[in-house]
Amino acid sequence: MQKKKATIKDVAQAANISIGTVDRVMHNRGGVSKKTEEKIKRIAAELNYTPSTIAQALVSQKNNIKIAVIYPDAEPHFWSQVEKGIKDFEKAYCFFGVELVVYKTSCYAIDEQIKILEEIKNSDIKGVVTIPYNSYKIDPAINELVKKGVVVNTFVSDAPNSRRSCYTGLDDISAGVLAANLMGLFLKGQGKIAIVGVHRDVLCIENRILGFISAIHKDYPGIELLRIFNTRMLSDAHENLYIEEMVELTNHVLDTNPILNGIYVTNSMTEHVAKIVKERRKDSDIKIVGHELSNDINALIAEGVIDASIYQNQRKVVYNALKTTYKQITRQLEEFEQYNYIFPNIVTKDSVKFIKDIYNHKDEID
Amino acid sequence: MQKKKATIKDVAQAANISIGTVDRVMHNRGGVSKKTEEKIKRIAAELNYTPSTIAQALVSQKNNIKIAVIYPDAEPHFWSQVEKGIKDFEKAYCFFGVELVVYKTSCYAIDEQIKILEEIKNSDIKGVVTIPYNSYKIDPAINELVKKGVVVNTFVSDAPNSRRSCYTGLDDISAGVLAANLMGLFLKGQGKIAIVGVHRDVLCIENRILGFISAIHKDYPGIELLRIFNTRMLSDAHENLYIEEMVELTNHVLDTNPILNGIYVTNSMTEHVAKIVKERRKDSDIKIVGHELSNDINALIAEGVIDASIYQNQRKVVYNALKTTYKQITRQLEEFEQYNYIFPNIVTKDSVKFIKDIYNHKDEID
DNA sequence: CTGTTAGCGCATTCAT
DNA sequence: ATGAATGCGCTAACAG
Repeated sequence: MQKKKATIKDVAQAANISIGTVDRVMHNRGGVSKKTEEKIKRIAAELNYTPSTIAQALVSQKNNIKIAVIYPDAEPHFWSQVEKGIKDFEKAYCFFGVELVVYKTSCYAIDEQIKILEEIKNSDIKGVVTIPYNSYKIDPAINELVKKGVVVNTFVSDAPNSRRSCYTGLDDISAGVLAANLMGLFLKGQGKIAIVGVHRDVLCIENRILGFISAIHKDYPGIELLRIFNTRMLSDAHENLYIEEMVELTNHVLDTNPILNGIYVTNSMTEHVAKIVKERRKDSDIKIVGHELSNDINALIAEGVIDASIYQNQRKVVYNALKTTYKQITRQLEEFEQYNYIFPNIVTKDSVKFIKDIYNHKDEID
Repeated sequence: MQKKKATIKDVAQAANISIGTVDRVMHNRGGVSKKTEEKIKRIAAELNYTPSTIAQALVSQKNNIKIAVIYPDAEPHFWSQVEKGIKDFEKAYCFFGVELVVYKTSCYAIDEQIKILEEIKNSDIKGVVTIPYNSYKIDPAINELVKKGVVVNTFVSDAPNSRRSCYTGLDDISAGVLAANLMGLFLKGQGKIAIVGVHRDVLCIENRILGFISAIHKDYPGIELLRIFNTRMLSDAHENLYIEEMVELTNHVLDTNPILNGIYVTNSMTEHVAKIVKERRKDSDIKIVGHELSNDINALIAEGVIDASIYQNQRKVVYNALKTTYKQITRQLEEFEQYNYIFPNIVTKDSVKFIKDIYNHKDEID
């Protein structure tokens, strides 16, 4: 039974003055005599008084702090889940006067991203959350913002050499290692495999490949990595072109490798790779390990075409990134981690059913 | 750039009725004509109205609703994480006037549990969250409470034939299947295995065994299940006795089965089984699949002694169970799921490092 | 069935 | 320098 929390009224009563003056003292607004100030401070301390955050929030929901989110108009099922997370955050924090400014760029267009960051410099935006389209090219733009006092955080992929505060997302090198070990298990340590994926300009993709290769080489001598296949860098590709590239690439992989036992797909395009494998190699058993979930990926996992997917709940990732950003801006964090790694979920045939509609899978967000 | 959030007043104005009625509709309090109800719901949806949580919190500080949590003083690392979740919930919902009444019983003492449920009948407690120590013996006590208007929910294990509202936790049959498939992978489909675990009085254990056996029999003809070893039912065992039983049992298993390739441990006692295997069978490679995490389990996974653990974030489980209960009591839910299954995380050597200190692993709770 | 109103704890404006 | 009054959005109690 904890005693009820003291309110501003309690303090005022005990000090025998009005709540207005208490408020002035609590927020150092001045215009209070030295004597009463000390008295109030003493009594407030005695009563263990701290202003109610919810009441404060209720009053001050008009002053708004703006946070920008920048992400590409690319892999639709992936980014639509991010959108959900943005909505979640907006819903939870709109009462605290947070306003989000969302920028969607054409695919991974670096120039656009840099331009937006520069625009933000001349605005009243207090924080930025983004996925760097390139791990170093946007560093200067980030650093300038940071110098100006804007909190910049990365999510999904990082720009580790910039002066950003915090990265939220997978530890992609480890995710690659995990993928390799899954592949090793599925293949019982024997076979020929390929890596198929998008361009490696975004750091997370590069890191997954690094992790995967190193683990395969180190622990699976019986597995031969045939080649790494990447699509071209498509700065202003629209969705369809992007998918077409992937389809073409997969066909090429199958054409040129009659014997192939496993494919590691480095991002959410897994579904397009898997669909083609399913069609063209009906009878053979090519193990597929990929990333992320979507309604199609889930179905393919359930069917057994995709053997495992490493899933990071994007909804949670943005939400956490935004939350961290907000807290940094409002200085609610005394110290914060540079890396906020999210747990890499392994989703298999057995567990996929617990994520029925990926687009409405709120998971653990409150 | 979203326009300012709609308030209850906006909705009332647009619908041309009073805010009182809007409130009634929003919370399904009844006493509103079908026609106006529909109208208000439509307009609320149009305006994208959701009640301000902070305003709600501000109001409901005075009336406190009591929710009881009942759980056993058993597996300490498991239940201490549950405690964290209880604390989380208390912290998040104390502004809403929620008060938790925590009952800890000696181990899985059914009589005690029933007595507590009966006590609650004569109190002002509005909701109960508990793990049924037996899947049917406490049904009458639950049903009586429900009849009296108390919301009763289960977590971690269920009492499916009672009139409880909602179960939050793993789908344990599926978790058993998942464990079987992991075991199958690790053993490459070949070998002799045993199931080792606590008594099967709590339904979740029984279900895991069911799922495991059925999957092994169905999909792994090369794997032979030697036997299922269970500890005795220890109603009022204190921790040490409980562990001793498990240690003894594991030694017995190893003594009587010189050839053994895998062990499935049905609950969080995995660490005690694994420690003995590590000592006694230094050189042999017995694959171990278990449940839950703890600092010791994590270390054993990292070492490679335990190959995989199926983890349900207990902190999240209680939190969600309590949240559901609260919402039901306050009628914030029009309809709710009977089963609130949590995602079964597969934790392996590769991913265990992302849960550094299990006792402080808040994961995604806000 | 529906409308009206007090007040939750606080910040702010207006008086004094 | 200080007190009083208003209202943020909502719920609950009361009034019709």
